[in-house]
Amino acid sequence: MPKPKRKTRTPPYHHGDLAAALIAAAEAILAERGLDGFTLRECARRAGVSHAAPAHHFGDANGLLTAVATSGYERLTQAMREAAEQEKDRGTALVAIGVAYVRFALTHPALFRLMFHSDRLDRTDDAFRVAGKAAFEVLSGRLVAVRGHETQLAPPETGQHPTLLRAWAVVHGMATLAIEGRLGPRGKTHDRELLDTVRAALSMQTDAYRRESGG
Amino acid sequence: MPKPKRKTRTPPYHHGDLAAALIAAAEAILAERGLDGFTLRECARRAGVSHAAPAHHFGDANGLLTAVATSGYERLTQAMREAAEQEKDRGTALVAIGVAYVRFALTHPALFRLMFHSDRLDRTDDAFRVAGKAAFEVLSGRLVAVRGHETQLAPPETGQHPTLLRAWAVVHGMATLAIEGRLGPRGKTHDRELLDTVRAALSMQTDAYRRESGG
DNA sequence: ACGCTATCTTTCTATTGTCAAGATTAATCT
DNA sequence: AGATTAATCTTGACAATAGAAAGATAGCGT
Repeated sequence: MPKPKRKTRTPPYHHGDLAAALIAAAEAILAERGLDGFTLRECARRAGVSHAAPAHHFGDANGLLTAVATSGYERLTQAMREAAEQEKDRGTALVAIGVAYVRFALTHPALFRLMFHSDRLDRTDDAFRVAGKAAFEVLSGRLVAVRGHETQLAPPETGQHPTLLRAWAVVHGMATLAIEGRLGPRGKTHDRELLDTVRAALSMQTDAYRRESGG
Repeated sequence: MPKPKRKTRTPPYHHGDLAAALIAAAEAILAERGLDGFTLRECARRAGVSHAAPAHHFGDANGLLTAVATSGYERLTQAMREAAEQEKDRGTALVAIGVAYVRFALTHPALFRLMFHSDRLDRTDDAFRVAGKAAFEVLSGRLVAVRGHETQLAPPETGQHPTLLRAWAVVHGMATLAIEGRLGPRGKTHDRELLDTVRAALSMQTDAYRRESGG
């Protein structure tokens, strides 16, 4: 019979959606072996492709990692938005955002480390910058909502807004200290306690904001 | 003439204090090229020694990095202690410790990242654990002093003391966000503003502690 | 049908971390 | 002091990695 058109188990020369497959493989490696355990070749192997293939999509290894981080920021943004939307009150929304932030870090520690603590990211990459900015604006936007005064238009830069920075720092600090094992060995009950502490700290801050803005 | 005893410029087979030289070289590399730019061979090259020499002192590359991190923790501890001793009041001492913590991070960003955000450290290493614990105890000890009640004996574990964790998280969060460039491009005035924010945030916390413990 | 271009492979080079075995010096023990 | 032992350092090798170069293959528009 002539060569069958379908059912041919020979892997096609063209992958189809290699870029997505590589990002998925990279994330799997991050979860399994951590950030330092990532190698480009291993990534290509998992995608069933030669070691030089990724270069055509991402340039070099750091390019792929930047794409992974971008994807991470997008999901972090989504998680924070969803958490905020389930809260009616504006203050509790900010708290929920912080909890979602920490929960994301606890769930994807290696990815979180890549996103925030790696110097292998190409910060000039457009998609990366957009994604990072979007995540930040979920925070800053909600803070403006809590304070409820001035500058609805111009979203605040962090440097000029110590109030926002304070809230972000608490959340980010707890997240990183936890995933680096500085707060003792990880565990389900331990994680739950941490989230409670985040809630408490942010509630305190929210109250302080209200006092400040005279609410 | 017979072979001169001194003045021989041929490098001696034995280095003298290779361990210290390697740690110094490693720190220089960290400062110049960042954490991901570190290589063991480059380190050996700078110390004027063959590429396999470090193994005899530190086992492998991670062993050397662990030693570097240990040295970093010792200096961080010292910096925090000195900052605290220059303050009379207990509350301002805690603030000064936080400022010293952030200042250390801003001065040695790559080293700080190694100490807190790298998975290349051997956490079973005794010297490392001792140094890390000492740094933490500068914080926890001062917090107990501020609150001024119970458990002078048993220094608190972080998990059980949300108050301590909150203070640490703010400081650590600001430090990491700053050195990762999340707060905009670094600069002298920018750093100064950040330290002011740290001061303000910690003062707020300190006041809150006093209210809690009914001062 | 033809060429064009994106996609992927193969091959090559330089670098790295680690191991094994040998060379050299310092320390220790009589 | 002299010999033995231990510590220190070198040389050489190996597997793995990132990246560049050049060729193969397949989809796609004209």
